[in-house]
Amino acid sequence: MGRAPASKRRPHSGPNRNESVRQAILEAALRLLSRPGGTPFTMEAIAAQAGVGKQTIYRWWPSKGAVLLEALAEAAPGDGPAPDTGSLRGDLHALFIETFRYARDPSVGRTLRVAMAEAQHDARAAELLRRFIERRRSALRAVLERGRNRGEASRALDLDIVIDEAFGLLWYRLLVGHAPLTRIAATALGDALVRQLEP
Amino acid sequence: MGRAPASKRRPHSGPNRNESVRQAILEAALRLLSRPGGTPFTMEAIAAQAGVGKQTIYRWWPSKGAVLLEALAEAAPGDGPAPDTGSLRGDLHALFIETFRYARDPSVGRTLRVAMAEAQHDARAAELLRRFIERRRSALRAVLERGRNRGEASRALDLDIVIDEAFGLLWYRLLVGHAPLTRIAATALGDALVRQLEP
Amino acid sequence: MGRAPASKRRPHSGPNRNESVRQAILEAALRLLSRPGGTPFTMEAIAAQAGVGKQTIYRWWPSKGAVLLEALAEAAPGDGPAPDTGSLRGDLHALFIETFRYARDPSVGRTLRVAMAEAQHDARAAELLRRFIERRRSALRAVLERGRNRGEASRALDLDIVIDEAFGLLWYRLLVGHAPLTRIAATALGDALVRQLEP
Amino acid sequence: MGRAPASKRRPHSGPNRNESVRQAILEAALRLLSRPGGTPFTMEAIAAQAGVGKQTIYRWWPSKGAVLLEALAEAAPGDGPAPDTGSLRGDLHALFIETFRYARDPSVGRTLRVAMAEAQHDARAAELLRRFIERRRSALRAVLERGRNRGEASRALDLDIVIDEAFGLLWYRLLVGHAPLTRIAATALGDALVRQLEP
DNA sequence: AAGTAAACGAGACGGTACGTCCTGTCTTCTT
DNA sequence: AAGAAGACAGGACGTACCGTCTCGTTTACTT
Repeated sequence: MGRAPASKRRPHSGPNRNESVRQAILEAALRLLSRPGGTPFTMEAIAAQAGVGKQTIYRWWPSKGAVLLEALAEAAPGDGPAPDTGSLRGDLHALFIETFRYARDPSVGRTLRVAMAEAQHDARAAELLRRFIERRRSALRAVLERGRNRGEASRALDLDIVIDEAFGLLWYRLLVGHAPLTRIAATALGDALVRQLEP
Repeated sequence: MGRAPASKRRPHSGPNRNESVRQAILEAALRLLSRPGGTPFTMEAIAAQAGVGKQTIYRWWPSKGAVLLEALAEAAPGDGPAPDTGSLRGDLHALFIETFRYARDPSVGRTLRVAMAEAQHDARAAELLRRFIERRRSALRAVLERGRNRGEASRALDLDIVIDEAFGLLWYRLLVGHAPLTRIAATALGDALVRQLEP
Repeated sequence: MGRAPASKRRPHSGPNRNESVRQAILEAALRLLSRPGGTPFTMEAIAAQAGVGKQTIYRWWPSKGAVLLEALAEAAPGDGPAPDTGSLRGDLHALFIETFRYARDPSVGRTLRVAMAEAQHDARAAELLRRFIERRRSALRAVLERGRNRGEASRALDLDIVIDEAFGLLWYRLLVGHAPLTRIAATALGDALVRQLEP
Repeated sequence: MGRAPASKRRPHSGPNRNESVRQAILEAALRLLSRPGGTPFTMEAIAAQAGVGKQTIYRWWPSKGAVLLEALAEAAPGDGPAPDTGSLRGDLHALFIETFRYARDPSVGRTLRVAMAEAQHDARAAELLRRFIERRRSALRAVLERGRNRGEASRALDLDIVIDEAFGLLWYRLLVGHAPLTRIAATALGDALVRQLEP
């Protein structure tokens, strides 16, 4: 099942790390998780999918969780500047709508869920997940601080609580699956936070 | 490692399901996760820990995730009546302080995290997890509705968003580990929700 | 390649060792070595050939060399009574002709050579090989002692030297391949030993 | 373990084969086998031991068996003139005592046994082994022919059988390990052959 | 003196086999 | 019939080597 065609021979890079091999492995990891059925996410499957020996993966990553998190970090939408619509409410709406839309994609959703599951028994993956998550938190923190500077948010509040409420809701729905990550939910979350931040 | 001492022989129950065997299995599952080191949480380990044949587990549960979630549901603090301190703020503080305290326990924390991880690749466990989580949500929902009835909370708000913010924060911190579930965090969360709910 | 047909389902034997599985493994080992081409003699090949999990082999044998030697011991021509033709010369001729004929078979030859090679880096296989070889030596020793009793051989000679000359020649030709194990060689060897043993 | 000290830098030889590299590889092969413990005899170990790239070995030898047999041929005691003590018995005693003494050395013994094992699955090594062995056979053949010329041995006998008896015994004891290659065995073997060769 | 070319140390690479761990099923014997 | 026990087919794990491939360096031999 699913070995890449032997025709696609990658050029060797001698004793230096082969960047195209690295790419192939990261793409293979994501491709496995984008497949609908119960494709098992195993090292052997990644290696076969990438047309690579297992040792080549182990040479550069300590675990499949680490591979996945690196792939995720590389594939995630750029950490461009936080949206600036002129109002805190508008910024939050824009940020959450976009973020929910991204996480709603079944392939992305499965990837994020497997990444989180891996992090629960793999300390290296957990560390990478924390780093991945921090980038997202920074974007929201920037929006909140801008709102504060515009006088739209109280200075007295602990922003970390607010941030954790927002991303907490996102991951909670993603992992438990009891409620969807709709656009309506995104705006409702934005409204809730605005109310909670009012000076 | 650590088969239970052979001295603790359980009485046989003949052709009827043996309740003490059921208890032993559930306790074994929790005991494995309460051990600090990287004790592997496997069916074989549960069976050995409980002093039970594997088939006996498979006879009654479809997967180790299901065992774990049944154990969790049984061990979790009773779903007694939601606290009633007379004010919404007081009720939320009481509920969150207690809930965070529970989840802060390393053994409980590990159990919850493994349960969540299992649910990501085990549909049966996921269903049980959803049920387990719903009981917690109900308790919070009761508190919020009581506050609403007392006029302390706006009637216009979607309580599910509020509930997901609260438990989302809890699980998010539990799973990612970027911030602790302190008593201070619990009260800050309560305060934030009160502000957001004000009519 | 070459998994055995799934149709040949073996009956389970519960918690007791399954004799038909043992047979299948031994036969698979010999079958692999009877194939002409460079079929690799690996644990995985044996398991696949026998339609067996690798663990089942490791449960009962410490190494592939041990599997092979057990198969060899079981398949080797019975340790029936040594030939008794009435004369030392006749007995030796009969014994060597039969033994050379057996070892001349390409399939047997390859098996013996691989067994000897395995024994060089596997102490367990070496021990089994020694035991296998001892049975052969006993047969020849019996013939020689009978000759001695009949007065056809000197009582002063160390029979172990004689035995090692005979089986040494056999293995040496088998392993080095510089000369064949013909019937003529067998009788020449018998004649040589008779001359050497004369009282 | 055991990369050669970087201080021992070999001079480069430009585009010509570097003789000191060749020596280093052959010595490394023998050194690995002279180590008591279960040092693995692998290409990688030889390369590391010699402080050489693997490709350098593959450039000049087809297999590790070939390396080993070249090393063996080079290190073996010179094929000087066969001993000449004046009598067949004396010559055989001298030759066998010396040969057994050489093979009795644990390091040499292990080397010979590994060489034989390699030859069983490596046609190139087998060919080299046959050549190595032929040199030994020639020495014995010379002694036997001299004895024949002196009238100490019958002209009617097939010397190849005699030679195979002698070296067969040597290799058989070496490979199986059921009996040692003592000085007493060497003289007993000489005596046996003399008796067998008597005109 | 500059340019060419092969040997060499190094090590990444695709791949095979290793020996171990665990899964979920099956069967026997015990209670 | 439930349960303890454990053999079994199978699949993935993480490691060790295999033999091949480049890369950059070193030196002898051109031109």
